[in-house]
Amino acid sequence: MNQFKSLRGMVDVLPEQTSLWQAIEGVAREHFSRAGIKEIRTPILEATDLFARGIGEATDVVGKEMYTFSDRGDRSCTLRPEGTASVVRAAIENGLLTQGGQRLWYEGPMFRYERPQAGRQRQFHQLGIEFLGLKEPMNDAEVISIAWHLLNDLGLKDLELEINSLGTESDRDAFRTRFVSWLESRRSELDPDSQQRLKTNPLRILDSKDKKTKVILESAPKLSELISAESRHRFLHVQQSLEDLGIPFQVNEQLVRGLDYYDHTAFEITNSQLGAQSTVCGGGRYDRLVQELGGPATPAIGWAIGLERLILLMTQQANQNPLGKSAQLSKLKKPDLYIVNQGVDAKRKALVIAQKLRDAGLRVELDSSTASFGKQFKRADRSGADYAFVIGDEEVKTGQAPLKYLRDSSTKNKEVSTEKLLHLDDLESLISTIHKEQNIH
RNA sequence: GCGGGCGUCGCCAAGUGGUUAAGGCAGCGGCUUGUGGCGCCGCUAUUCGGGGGUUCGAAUCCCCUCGCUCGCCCCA
Repeated sequence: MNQFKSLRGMVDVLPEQTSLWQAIEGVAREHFSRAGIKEIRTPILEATDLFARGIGEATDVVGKEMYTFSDRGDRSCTLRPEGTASVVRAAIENGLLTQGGQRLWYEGPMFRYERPQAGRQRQFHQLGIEFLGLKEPMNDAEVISIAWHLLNDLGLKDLELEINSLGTESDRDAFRTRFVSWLESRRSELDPDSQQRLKTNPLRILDSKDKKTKVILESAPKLSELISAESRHRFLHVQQSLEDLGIPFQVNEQLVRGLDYYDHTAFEITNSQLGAQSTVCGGGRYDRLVQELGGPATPAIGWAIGLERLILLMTQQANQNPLGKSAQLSKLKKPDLYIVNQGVDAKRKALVIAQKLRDAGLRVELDSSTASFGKQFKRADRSGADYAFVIGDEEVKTGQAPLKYLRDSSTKNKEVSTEKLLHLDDLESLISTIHKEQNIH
């Protein structure tokens, strides 16, 4: 018996978790709508070249992590490894950029062929925003602020915001030359990975985790010292705005990020509880990407939140603090009413009543088993419903049925707790009774 | 791609060569033939991720394989 299993790194989100996903999405939508950010939905599959050009051939994402295959027309297609390139492509293709600044958000699955580990899957979900055609430092602060406040509103604790400025492309060219020649002379002291990067992507040596390399870097030339006055001024402006907003941050000169398209502001929001994959949100400014992808020169900035990591964190923090916001958002919605029913006529009636009550907006669970009343009450209790409505053949005969409150802790086992006899056909009074009692309890 | 740990019921688990593979949770049935939360009783793995080997005998030892997991790399 060979059971089917999901592919490696592809994870099912089960009903127990989906309510939390929905809650997060709801909070995020609200934040976006308040900030005038509109949703965009783009295809999951794109031409491979879009990512190769957009993200950069030398990056790990493009070099070894893409899900790429040929379709029946022999076109090279790739499941998107991130959202930005697709959004930019869609904006160019549909002429959005001729209509002034665009504030966009997206959410959906992304794919990277990597070895799964805590906080990392092959199919994962990102929620992100992209501001296109907005070049001011205040936009950088605004974009970061939206992420910060969203995460805080979700109840997350112990978040750290790190920012850095990568300057412009020419800033980095100037730096790279100095940096590489300085490191060349100490080549043998570097870890093998960094030695390799001297050729392929020297800037990434900056955030090497290797201890010895880190020590060497302390005395190496700093990017911050070599960027132009204009870039430096811009970065200070962003910092000033963050201070105005009361958002605590740390400047991390080591922060480089692995996607090629960033200029100026780069940032990450992290939490140490996540272990090795500590970044919940990452982003930055990308002023060259739109043009690189064939559009008009358009400055832009955005970020993405990894939803699985966010959920990991929220779940952890909800366990630590059951009264916190994260815990509240994680709670499953309970039914308002559970209909206990037995007998042929009663079941016919119960089905119809359940539907009518649902139409009226109540959350109703209907027992469809032939189990004993005792069994059904047990299920009613477990369902978390506050009320049980009891319909048997007797009730059908007399036209009256008891509505029973299940959450009265003062009544003991076997003792019949508060019941109210209600007319079966008078659903109005059933609904209003439930609403009324909900206010009392 | 590289390194460590682990794979026994839906979930958590005991078992480290010897007749029928503990237990707990959940599920189902009953005690209570129309009233739950507590309690009690019963049922639920011919089988220990899969394949091969060693052995009179393997969940337990060996080999291969698959998967999970943690870390490195990288990133959300």
